[in-house]
Amino acid sequence: MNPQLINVACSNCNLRELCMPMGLSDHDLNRLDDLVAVRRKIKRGATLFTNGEKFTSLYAIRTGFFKTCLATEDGRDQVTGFQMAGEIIGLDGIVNDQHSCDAVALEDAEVCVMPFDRIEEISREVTALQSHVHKIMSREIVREHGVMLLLGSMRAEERLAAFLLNLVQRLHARGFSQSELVLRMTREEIGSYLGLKLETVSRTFSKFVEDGTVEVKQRHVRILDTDGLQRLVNSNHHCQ
Amino acid sequence: MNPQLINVACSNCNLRELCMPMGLSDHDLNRLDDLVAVRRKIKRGATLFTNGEKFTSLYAIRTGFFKTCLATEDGRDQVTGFQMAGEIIGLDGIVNDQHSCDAVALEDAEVCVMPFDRIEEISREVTALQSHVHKIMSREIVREHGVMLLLGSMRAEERLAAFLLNLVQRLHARGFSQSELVLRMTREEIGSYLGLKLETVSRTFSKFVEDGTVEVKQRHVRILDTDGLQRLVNSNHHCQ
DNA sequence: CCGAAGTATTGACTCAAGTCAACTGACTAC
DNA sequence: GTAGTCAGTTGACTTGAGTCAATACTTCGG
Repeated sequence: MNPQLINVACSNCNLRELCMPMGLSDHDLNRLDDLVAVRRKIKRGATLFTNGEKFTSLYAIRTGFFKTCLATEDGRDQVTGFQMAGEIIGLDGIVNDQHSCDAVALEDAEVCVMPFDRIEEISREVTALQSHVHKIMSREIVREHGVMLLLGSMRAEERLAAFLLNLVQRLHARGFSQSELVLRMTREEIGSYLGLKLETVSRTFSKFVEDGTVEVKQRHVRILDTDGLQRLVNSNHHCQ
Repeated sequence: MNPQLINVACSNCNLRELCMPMGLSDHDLNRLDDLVAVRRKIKRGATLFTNGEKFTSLYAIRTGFFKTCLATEDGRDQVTGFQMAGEIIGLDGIVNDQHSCDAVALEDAEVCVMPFDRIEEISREVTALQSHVHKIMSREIVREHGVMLLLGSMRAEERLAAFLLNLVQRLHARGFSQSELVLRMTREEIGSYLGLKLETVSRTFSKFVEDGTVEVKQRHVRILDTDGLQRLVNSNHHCQ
């Protein structure tokens, strides 16, 4: 067997616990190996897909880091999410058969291309895949609820604290440190995601450093007081 | 045939153009009639489901009006959406087999209860249903992207304008007026959804009335200048 | 090594929205 | 009817985040 193909198979992928085929039997897992048509490499700064582009596939991130963002004609620009290895990207395109946001690689990346008609076909036969696809979409809906809560009711410090905790938690699930992380995005991109200006993000980082909650050296962040951040998120300063 | 049953069937439902069976052939439509287990009536102020409750079913709204909201222990409360006839509610529950928000009826309502295992079962056989379920979930994801844009980058007037336009547009698709609507929710609930305080919502309504853009009499709203509202949404006052 | 472009920090000032409070108008129950 | 509650409006004042601007640090190419 071609070693390239061994590598492409979901059944051999080291992300299989996080990614698409979670919890499948060996038999179903083999069936799933037809899912990934090809791999695709995306250079830092390049787009995986853009708003308006025809939707054909979902993408499983193998390596790298993406942002998805919504740009309107009048110059508004909202980052709607940051995605890392093992996460699925492109769900926005299903409803209208065209993507409704841009997916930009924030570092060199590689994705598994999963043609959506093939996903639908296989998930008619493999109920575990069907269920998994539904869960992935539902998870994205719930995640966005959380972002709405953040944007609708949190103060700048609370937003940034929630953001950092969410990032380390996801990185930790991938085997990285619970307390140290390297930000792949600019202050402006963080701000866009959190509904803040880049200056406010910068100031809030400085505030955290002053308080001894985190250490920040450019994009390297070390969390010194996880509980402190957590308390900030849960505290609800306005105590309504 | 029992007249009650005729009524319950999707194939006879007057919302079938908007709801679950949208775009299905007659043959598939009959298959779909097994989808709805029962109907359920919910009194104004009562919940259809609550955060933490076991997830079993999706609900198609037949009549009435709902809000979904996220409440945290620390007293934050975020309305994540308003739903009307023909819309599907409960998607948040799929990922963890339990609901992650509350669905509250804002007026007496009736829903079709669709057990999710039955949805999955039928959508394995009826590809049009499978596709439709995927589209419904994707649509919700895209809707939430829009809310994130609103919460992350719009000013109070822009938010309220976008909100009103979205409401009339959805009501119009259901045969109601393009310019007149009755709000089913309080100023506070609007504010929660839009990330504003109720006083700001009230003031912004007053501003619109002053400008001659809308007429407001309590919860009755008549839009006098749709284009004006649209321009407000698209203008992006800060012109970055 | 240097200059340029992009990114980040910090300060001074502004302003949109929040807060607090008073008051009014609707609706409900008795 | 009318007392009581809830919802909505409006005013005066405060404040957190935005804006504008100066400066510093990083990275990259020539």
